[in-house]
Parts: sequence; structure tokens; C-alpha cells
Amino acid sequence: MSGIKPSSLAVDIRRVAAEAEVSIATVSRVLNNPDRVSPQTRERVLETATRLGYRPNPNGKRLRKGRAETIGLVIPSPPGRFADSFFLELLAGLGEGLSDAGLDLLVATCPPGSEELACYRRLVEGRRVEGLVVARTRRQDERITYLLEQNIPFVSHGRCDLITTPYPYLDVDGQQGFYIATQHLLHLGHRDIAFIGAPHELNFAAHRLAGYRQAMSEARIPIRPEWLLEGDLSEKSGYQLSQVLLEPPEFPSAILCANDLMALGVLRALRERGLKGGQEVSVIGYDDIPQAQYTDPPLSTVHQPFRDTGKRLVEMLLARLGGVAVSRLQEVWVPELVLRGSDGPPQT
Amino acid sequence: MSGIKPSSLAVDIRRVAAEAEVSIATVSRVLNNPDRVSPQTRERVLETATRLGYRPNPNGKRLRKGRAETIGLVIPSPPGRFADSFFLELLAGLGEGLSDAGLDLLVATCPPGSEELACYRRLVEGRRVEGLVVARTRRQDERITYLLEQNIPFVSHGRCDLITTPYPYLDVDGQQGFYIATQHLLHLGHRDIAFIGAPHELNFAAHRLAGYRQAMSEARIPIRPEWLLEGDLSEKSGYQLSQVLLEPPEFPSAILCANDLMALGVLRALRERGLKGGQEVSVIGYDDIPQAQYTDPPLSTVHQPFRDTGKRLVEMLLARLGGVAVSRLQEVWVPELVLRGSDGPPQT
DNA sequence: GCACACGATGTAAACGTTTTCCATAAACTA
DNA sequence: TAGTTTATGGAAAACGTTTACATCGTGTGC
Repeated sequence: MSGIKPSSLAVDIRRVAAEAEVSIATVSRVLNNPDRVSPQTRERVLETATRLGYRPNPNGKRLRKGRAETIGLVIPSPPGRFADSFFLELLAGLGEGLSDAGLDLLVATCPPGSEELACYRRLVEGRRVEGLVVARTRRQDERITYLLEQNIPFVSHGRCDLITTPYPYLDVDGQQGFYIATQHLLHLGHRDIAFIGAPHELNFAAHRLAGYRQAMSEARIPIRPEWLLEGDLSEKSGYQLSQVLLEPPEFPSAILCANDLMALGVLRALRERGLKGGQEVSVIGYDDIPQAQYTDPPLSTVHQPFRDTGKRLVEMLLARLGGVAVSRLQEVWVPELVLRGSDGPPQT
Repeated sequence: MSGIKPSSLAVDIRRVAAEAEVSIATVSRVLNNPDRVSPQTRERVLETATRLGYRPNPNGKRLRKGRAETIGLVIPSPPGRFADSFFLELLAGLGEGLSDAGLDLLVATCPPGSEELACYRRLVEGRRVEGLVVARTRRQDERITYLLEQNIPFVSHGRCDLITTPYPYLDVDGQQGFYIATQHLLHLGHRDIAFIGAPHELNFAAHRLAGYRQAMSEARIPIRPEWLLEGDLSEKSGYQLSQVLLEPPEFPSAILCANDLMALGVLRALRERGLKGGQEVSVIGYDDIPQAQYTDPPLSTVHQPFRDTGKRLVEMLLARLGGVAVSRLQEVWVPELVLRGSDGPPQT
């Protein structure tokens, strides 16, 4: 019951003050407002502080300042295995900027669904975080509305098209990304382009679909409804849906997938049928996950700079915490089409 | 500079006390030692607390209790892309148990190398966490020695063979895993089994290699040094190393890979050379990552229950925090060989 | 030489809890 | 009935900071 006793008592501000023969106020000032104390005492305090290895107790500080000094990220963790490298990359990007700013990163995981909002509530209403990053937005996202309602600083990775109240976001333009990708296929001569989309509640699903639609419509090519599918972003789902696509006597000459994982599934299905990806059927994914370079053929895809995104999200959140207006914290980045081996002209 | 003002003032313990017409001490007792207060006042306090939506300020509590109520995990984030789903799975497992225990999870990311220890120092000496989980241990792991020296509770995912001081760990027996896997190949009739290992500083690298060695030695088959390679766990590395393996006129009939990612690379190399994995060359990986089910052929591998591992790690850390002896917190799990399509009898 | 500002530091009051003491009252024991 | 335990709840002291305010020289302008 007693637990573990710390090896040595931690040194607190009093100790430093006593040792440096100043008041604790001065010690605090040296650390927080260095210019408000004379150079000689500042030096002396600084010296004793480092000598004693003084580290301000974060809880004392947080209590006094009324700040959590922590930002939160909740990661959905579906049952079963999930390898969404997206979140890991985002995490790496976030971590980089945060520790510099002296903020901690609190990560919560929760099964997607009804418990998700409860998880946000715990962080926000329990005052455990002073800001949040929300990722993988849905078209109508209860998390965003909740956070807006609570008036707590946050930044969103991705927009929510159905929410009109302004909020800070950083999005990568999925419509533009797939507009370019589709145009590329069209220029190669494709006309029979199928589309495997993402779950329609996800905001980016609509965007990527819109890009495809826009390019097709501009080229005056009608979209065949049976070639417009919706997957669940998993490799398996891409595999299964392409079975359907490849079944009829006439099948598409190109398949656009809303993410790379599904594209991987499509490539596997092609391989099984003895079809060469990039020759008999072109495939283009979205995200540029690490494996995309190593598929057979290497996957052409739309690159998302997840890590840079994470870094920028931190900057934006910091700005928001500093009081920068929401209107100045809305960014949309243009993604880049990276061509590898899985696309080519249609075979005649 | 002013930042954002909270929409409403948070309700504190005083407010609840006033409203319920008791002292703040009683309110605190109701929440922490419910049986030390009479049923009727307890009910009254509870009612007003929920009515007002009272949530104890974690920083007040932490300061008073001298506990961080937070455990830490530092994730190495090498520059460039890293898709180590391992950490994400672990995270999911950890998260599950932690929030139940009322503990927060602080995640830090840092580039591997010299900065890593500094990151641990920040968490420990800055009293930001009251316990840690360390993962992916090295044979001689400075993190472990540091934490032992600081006498701060932690649990390790994986052992450090070169550290003799006892410490709490949960490991999956890599030696046993690859012993079984190698035996399986031997029973199938293979004699020419190559091994692509992990970086030798990693602790599990030694174990997995030992399992392979043990089985080979028991079968009295000498190991050809040119078939004993070391990769860096990436898909690319597996691909490149298998180029070397497959080059000579006589090449191995089976390749054992210290992780699945490298096995994926081997499968790709095989495919490029028109060799069928599981027929011309058997391949067995380690980890059982999600993609393993979807490779061509599906990858036979040694399953690691990452999520369960994470859950158990939390239990162990909680026990450690509660004062359970280290000797009772050392577990080694036996992994399971899962056979899919990438292994088969050697071709004669 | 005097009022006054100013720079440097100390004093003390928060921040929101938990917990150790007490005080009271009620309920047993002898 | 006196004395002793027991249940209940209040008062107040922490926990380690930051910061508003007070203090005290010291130099400046006139």
C-alpha cells in the first residue's frame, strides 16, 4: 500500500531561495521574468538553481497559473488491429513543437462511437488539457461542435463542411488532390475510371469524391454508378470491393482509391487475377504511406505531409492559445501527386 | 496576449460545500472516503456535486497529493517516415487500462539517439510522470539503468539481457518464437535456412537469433555465415538483403525474418524474381502486423499480442505503483506461430 | 535639498485540493 | 451515572508556485 519512496527529496523553490539568500519571489522572477531582477542576483540564483538541480514543480505552477500546460489528442482505437500510421506520424509532428513550447501532450485512446465524446468531456471538463487537436474530422462533427460550445482552444486536422461556425483548421485539399489525379488519368487516355471512396461520414471522403467528380464532369464523362464504391479504408475493403469492380466483362481501366491501404488491396486483387497494375489497370491511392513505395508496382498516390502537418498544427494551436483570431488560423494545403509505377495509359 | 477566456467559471469545491451547507472537508471526504461520512450528508453532497457538475481540479489534487497521476511513454520518431504500428497498438492497450485507473498518459516523441535520455529526464526529474512504460529495449539500455537509478516506478516491454539489477518487465519470448518457427521449417524438410535479424543492439534481436540457432544446432545443421544477415527492420532493408541472399547460384530454401516488415520486403524481392513465396522459398516473419494477412502469399509469422501486452503493462505498472515487489512483476509470454501461405516444404 | 519616480527585492495572498487535528454529540460500557 | 469509545464534521495547515503589493534605497529634476 505504501508504494515506492522516492530516492531523494525533491528540491523546491524555498531551498533555492535559502541557498541563494533571496526570497522565493526573486527565484521565481529569475525563472519567469529574468529582466526584472538585477544581473548579479540573477546570476547567483541561476547558479544555485542549476547547482541544486532545481525543477519547478509543474503542479504548483499549473495550479497557480490556472493553466493545464497540456494539450490533448484522442486517438480512436477500433477493436482488432489497426495500423493507421497517420496517427503516429501526426504524433511525431505534434511532439516536436510541443515540448519546445513547454507543453505536455496527453494522449487518450478510445473506441470510436459514443464513448468518444465522453473522452473529450473528461479532458475538457476535467481541465486536464488547455487545448486539443482533433483529427480525422467528420462532415458533421460532434467533437467540433462540443469544443466550440465549450469555448476551449483547439485546432482541427481537416474541416467539417456541415459546421458553419468558424474554427481553426488545417486541411489538405482532397478535392484538388483527386482533381489532379483524375485529370492525370484522363490525360493518359482513361475514360473508364472507377472510384473507391471513404466512409461518407468522413469529411475528406466528400472532398476526394468531389475532385474526381469535377474532373470527370469537366471531361464530360458520365460516372457509372456501379463504379462508385465506398470502402472502410482497410486493405481488406479495397481488396473486396475491387473483386466487384473486376467481375463484369468490362471493367474500369483505372481505379482511384480514397486511401493507400485500399489501393494496396486493389493491387493485391489485380495480382491475383494476373492483371498488371499500371498496365491493364491503373491504380492511384491517397496518403503516400510508407509501404506505397514498396508495393508491386510502386503505388502512385497523392502525398500528404503528415508530419509537417502535425508541426504546423502545434504552431496554430499555440497561436490560438495566444489569442490569435480564428480567421487567421484556417489553412488549406495543396497536396502533390506522386507518380510511381501503378499508373499508365489504358490498354486498347 | 490575453488568450481565450473560458466561457464559464469552473465550479470548485467551495462552491459545492456552500451549496450543500457543509465544509469543504466533507465534500472532499465524500469523494475520496465515502464511508467516512454519514449516508444522508453523503447523498446531499453527491447530489449537489453532480448538479453543479463539479470536477475536482486535477492540479490542486496533484499538488496536494504530491502525485503526478500521469504515466509517460516516449516514442522514438526517426526522421522520415516511420510506420511502426507496434507503438500505436501498444498505445491502444495502455490507454484502455489507464483511464480506468484515473491516470493520464503523457506521450513524448523524440528522435532516437542522445536526446532520448534527455527526454526521459525531463519527464522524471520534472516530476511530470509518476511512472513510465519503456518499450523496445536494447541489450544494455541506458533508459532502464537511468530509471532504476532514479528509483521511479516503470515497466519495460522487453528485457535487457545485460542489466542484472531486477526490474519489472513483460516480454514475449522471441527465442521460443523463432525456435518453434525454425523447427517448423526443419520439419518441413528445409535445411538451407537463412536469417535476417534485427539491429543487434535491440534485445529481442539476440533472442530471436538464439531461437534460430538453437533449433539449427539441435538439428545439427551448421549455419552458413553468409546467410546470417542483419537488417534495420524496414521493408526496404528486407528487400535489399534478400537480393544478396538470392544472388548466388545456390540460395536458401527458407528465410526467417526478425520482423514482418522485412519479410514483406523479402516477399517483394521474390516476386520480382518470379519466385513464389511459400513454394520456391519459404518466408516466416515476426510480429503479425495487420498487413501480414494480405500479402501475396499471406505471411506466416509469429504472433505478438501487442494490445494485450499494453493492457497487461498497465496492470503491472499499477501494481508497481502500489508497491508490489519487482520479483512478482516479471513475465514472459510464449508467442504463437501462425501459419498462412508463405511457408511450405522445400522444392527438391 | 526635497519630492518623486524608479529599480530591486521582500511579504503575503492566492490557486484548489487533501488530510491532520479537534470539537461535538451520541452511544455504548461498567 | 460517570467514563469511554465512536461517529461525524469543521478549522486549518499544508502542497509549490506566481504575483499584486509594500518597502526601501538611490538617483533625478527642479
